[in-house]
Amino acid sequence: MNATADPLTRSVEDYLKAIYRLSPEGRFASTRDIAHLLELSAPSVSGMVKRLSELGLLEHIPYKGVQLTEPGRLAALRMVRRHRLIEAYLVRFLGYGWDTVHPEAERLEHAVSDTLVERMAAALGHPVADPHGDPIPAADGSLPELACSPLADVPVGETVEIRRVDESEPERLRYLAALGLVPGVVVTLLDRHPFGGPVTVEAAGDRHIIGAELAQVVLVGERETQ
Amino acid sequence: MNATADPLTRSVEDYLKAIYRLSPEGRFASTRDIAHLLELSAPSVSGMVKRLSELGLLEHIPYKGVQLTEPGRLAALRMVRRHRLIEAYLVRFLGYGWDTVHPEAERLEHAVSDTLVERMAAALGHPVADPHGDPIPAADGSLPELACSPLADVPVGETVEIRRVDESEPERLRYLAALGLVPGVVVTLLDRHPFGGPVTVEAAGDRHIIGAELAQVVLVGERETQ
DNA sequence: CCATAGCATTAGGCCGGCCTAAATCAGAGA
DNA sequence: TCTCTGATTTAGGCCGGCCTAATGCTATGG
Repeated sequence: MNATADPLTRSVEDYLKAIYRLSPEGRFASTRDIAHLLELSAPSVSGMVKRLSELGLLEHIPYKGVQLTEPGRLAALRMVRRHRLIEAYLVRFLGYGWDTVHPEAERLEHAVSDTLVERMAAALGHPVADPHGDPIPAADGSLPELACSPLADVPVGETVEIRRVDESEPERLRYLAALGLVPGVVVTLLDRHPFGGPVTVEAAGDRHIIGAELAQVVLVGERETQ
Repeated sequence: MNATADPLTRSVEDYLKAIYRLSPEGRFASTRDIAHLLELSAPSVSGMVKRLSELGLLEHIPYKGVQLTEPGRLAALRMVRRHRLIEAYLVRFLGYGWDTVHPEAERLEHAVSDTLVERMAAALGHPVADPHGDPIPAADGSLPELACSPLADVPVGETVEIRRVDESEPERLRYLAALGLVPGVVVTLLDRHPFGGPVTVEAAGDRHIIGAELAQVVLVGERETQ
């Protein structure tokens, strides 16, 4: 139970980020899932969890799981902010592609100062989303919510804007980029095949057939870019 | 004696950089000086030196000192390149001052990829010196030599160009910047007081009196900017 | 030529962060 | 209710990287 913060280690930062991802909205993250996400053994996670709960960064209910405390959540959001701003900066100013930027940001997020992060944010014009459309938490930890739903669920005939794309598969990102299906692009849903079949969309004059799985991870929202 | 390279740790990178600084031209760096520079205890250095010599990165003559091998020297120069390019980038594109940029670069140099470093270099137009005028080693480890001598030694009446300024004292950097005495600026030596006294210079129409100590760490060269 | 000062090294310990092996728990199904 | 399986935790160990205390070397100057 440590009220104030000595600087967190790289490892601790990674744990917090992982737990943040794995425990949305007051749910618990399991040791196993954390271990899997960080590619560590379960006992390593058990050990670190003990230390983090002593630091007051999370709450651990043995054999049940783990949940971030408010300080832990803020620390995690701080890392998410860094990561996404760094990604946005590298793509915009240093020629990175949205499919290759992740690992670089993963290392830099532990090394940059708050000052540098904020300068990058300023250089970018304080964006609210990274190149994949993932929302960037504000410096105070508030998270811009953007309403979106899977392309797979859009009714036939409707025109929507791509908002966000799952970033976990570089290969998939390359494919989507080749099709021009990136956040900000407006698409019209022309057709849907039954029983979880593919959808046909039109974007910038081109037609594309998108498999059901892919259409699940492309998130869209009301077209409202003015 | 490890022929090829697993990635070096942050600590190892810092040791190599320190030893590089402390052992110019085939001279030996002492345990004590390394410890002092890195703010570590002497036994810690002894221990690390043993490991680094087993890795083939340096040669250790007990009770005499330490010298980088060729692989060690290249690794050190790689870090120096990174550091100076990062400094140049942060000053040019992210609003850092030459007096504040050092600590940021000190952390980033361990985190950036070769790719990112080279992209920064390209964005800068492949500079040969950092904001303090320190030469940037090429990617192959070759170091651009730039001939320069202390402002203190310039004959009265001569006009020279500022090439390089010792970067170790932020306060001094701020003072020099306030006077406009930064690399690239052309100055004329108007007067020198005897017995190691101050010199008077003119730069951009202003006259400044520069103490002897300061005039030692401001390095100048032939004016040849065309 | 020897004493001593000062630097260097060895000895031994601590902490963060990881591991494997062994023990323990909880929940599902018989 | 009991058993078994899979997840979790505890036990114990290793390595990198640091420390202090104790020991050892070397070179200088008396």
